[in-house]
Amino acid sequence: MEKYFEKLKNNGFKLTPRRRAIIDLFVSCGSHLSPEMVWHKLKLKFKRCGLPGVYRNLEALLKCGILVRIQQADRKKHYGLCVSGDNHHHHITCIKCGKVEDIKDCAIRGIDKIKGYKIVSHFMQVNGICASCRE
Amino acid sequence: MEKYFEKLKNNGFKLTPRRRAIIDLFVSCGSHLSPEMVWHKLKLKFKRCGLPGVYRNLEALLKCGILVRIQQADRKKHYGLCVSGDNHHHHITCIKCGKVEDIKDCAIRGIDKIKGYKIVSHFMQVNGICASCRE
DNA sequence: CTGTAAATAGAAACAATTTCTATTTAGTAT
DNA sequence: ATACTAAATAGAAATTGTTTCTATTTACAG
Ligand SMILES: [Mn+2]
Ligand SMILES: [Mn+2]
Ligand SMILES: [Zn+2]
Ligand SMILES: [Zn+2]
Repeated sequence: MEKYFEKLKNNGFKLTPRRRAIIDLFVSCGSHLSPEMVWHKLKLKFKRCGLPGVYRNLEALLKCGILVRIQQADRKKHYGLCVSGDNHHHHITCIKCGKVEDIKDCAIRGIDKIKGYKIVSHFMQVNGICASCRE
Repeated sequence: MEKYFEKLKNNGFKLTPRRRAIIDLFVSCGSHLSPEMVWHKLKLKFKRCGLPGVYRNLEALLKCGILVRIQQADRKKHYGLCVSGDNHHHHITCIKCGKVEDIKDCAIRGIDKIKGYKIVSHFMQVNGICASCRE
């Protein structure tokens, strides 16, 4: 918890009740959430709470390295707590419970060319069913 | 060209001027396009031409296996001609000219579990600069 | 040719996200 | 403690990308 507050400060962001609550939320649910899901949860705690603020805060937490952006097949944004910090990696998501875990091995990493292309960026997302959701 | 018309017929779709023009467009430009880009091109040929129709046709061509959906980091849909047909593969896209090529080797293929997860789906997209765009 | 289901344009609805404006607040400087 | 200021906020409105709806037109089988 403290380390997240540190990250906010180090990046010039203020520690507000909203941000505290959003971090809490991700820590306690342990899965990835869309801005709308975060908003619904926050509204239980704060009766005045705007969706644009949620979007801004999720981006702020992303900039601090507290959250990562999970790329899903739908057109929504998804964010999750990232344990591995800045090290390049990808994510595997459970389609039942939404849990997000790191995949450390990256097939692309280390390769600088495919088919003569100079590789600039890539992303990968794996979806599956985690051990506990399979019983 | 003929093979594409075959594919339409085999899937119960009619061969219309719009569809002919869309296929032409992808064959001649050799890169991936968003619905809006396709629409702009079509409007040069047909003075009455709706964007919803473009969306419907791109989905129709996708169902026939003529086009594939390219997953980009933006919130737009992108489609491209797919040479490899139904075989599982991913794509590398040139960020300069938009050209799309197949990546046959898939890091996930053959692996059925990562971190105890039963893998259900995955996607991967690589962006780079192709040999001719680098001179 | 004729009939019918599919394809179409254009308007409107929709969903996710972003921008704008006025008000409030966190953290710093007194 | 108090005042100050830049950052954070709510709520409304705008934007963007996509889908749905309705009436009209068209491809193509019979
Ligand atoms: Mn991670
Ligand atoms: Mn392909
Ligand atoms: Zn990687
Ligand atoms: Zn693959």
